[in-house]
Amino acid sequence: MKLSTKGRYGLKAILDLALHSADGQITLNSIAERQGLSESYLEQLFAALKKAELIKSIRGPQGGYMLADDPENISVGDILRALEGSMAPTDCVAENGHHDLCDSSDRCITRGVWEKIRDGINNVIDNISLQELIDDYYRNNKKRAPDNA
Amino acid sequence: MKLSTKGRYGLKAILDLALHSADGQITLNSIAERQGLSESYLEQLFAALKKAELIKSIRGPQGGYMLADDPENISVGDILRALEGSMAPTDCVAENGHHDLCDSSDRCITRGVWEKIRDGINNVIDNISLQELIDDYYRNNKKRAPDNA
DNA sequence: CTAATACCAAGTAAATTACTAGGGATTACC
DNA sequence: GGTAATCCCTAGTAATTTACTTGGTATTAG
Repeated sequence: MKLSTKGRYGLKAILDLALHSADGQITLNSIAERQGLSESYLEQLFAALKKAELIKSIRGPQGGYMLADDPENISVGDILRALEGSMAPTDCVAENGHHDLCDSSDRCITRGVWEKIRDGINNVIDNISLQELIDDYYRNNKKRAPDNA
Repeated sequence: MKLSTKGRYGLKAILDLALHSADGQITLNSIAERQGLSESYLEQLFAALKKAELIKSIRGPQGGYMLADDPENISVGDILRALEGSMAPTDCVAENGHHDLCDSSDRCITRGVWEKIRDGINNVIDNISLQELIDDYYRNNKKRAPDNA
């Protein structure tokens, strides 16, 4: 029941993007360097974020990524689901369609538990916006200038 | 972010135990057959449940397992944590000790999110008792007799 | 034209999962 | 006291998943 590096790295990376993209697009390479992550691995994560329309990109020299919307309109839930697929604890209660019959064709006896866990998780992550993480960041790093963060 | 078969099979199995052990101990073999699970794999899961003192066992012929306490005193959280280790979404916020420095020695910027997810999950699973699952079961299976469940 | 960037697909090593195998220990029953 | 049913324990292993890397192509500013 652990998050994969997709969710962990991806949230860190998009937060880094949010903290640095006020003045326009920023490159994957700069995010990778600041966060100590592999650039080519981040490419895959950003492809998923872009597919979910959470970020936009500009190609060519001076190109880069930026948020597709204001940070208060992007939730941690949007981000994690884009990266992890679904945050449901079992496939049989995943939001995305194909949860073929849970068990031997009859309703799974523990299904209600998985649904409650899924809803509990979604309730948490859908109520944290990227803006809140930005605010938290500045609250915890008062002494550093934004461009140095 | 998916539960492993330990958690899924284990919860099913202990619920099966709870539903059938009113009259004393029942064998792993009978649980495995009813639930369509491997008996030898269940052995490992029951070893974990026993270590967590959620179940008791009697050895020898006519032996078997039974709950260590009344089902209203056993929570789904107790069961899942016994089986999965911790339900925290990352090691760095797991309840069990050793979460060595989250990141490059300074506080991880996304840690607050993982803590909230962890607390959200625990809040759900610690507030569902095995008794509630038993009640749910009978509510959904009114037509079947308890001994046939 | 060149170089910097995003974009894409496929391959791969390591780790984890989900078991199985092969026993041993205990004890009711005859 | 022998037998067989049961719990108990350790280690092995095949399959799957993860966490990347590799080796490109496409786009575009300068």
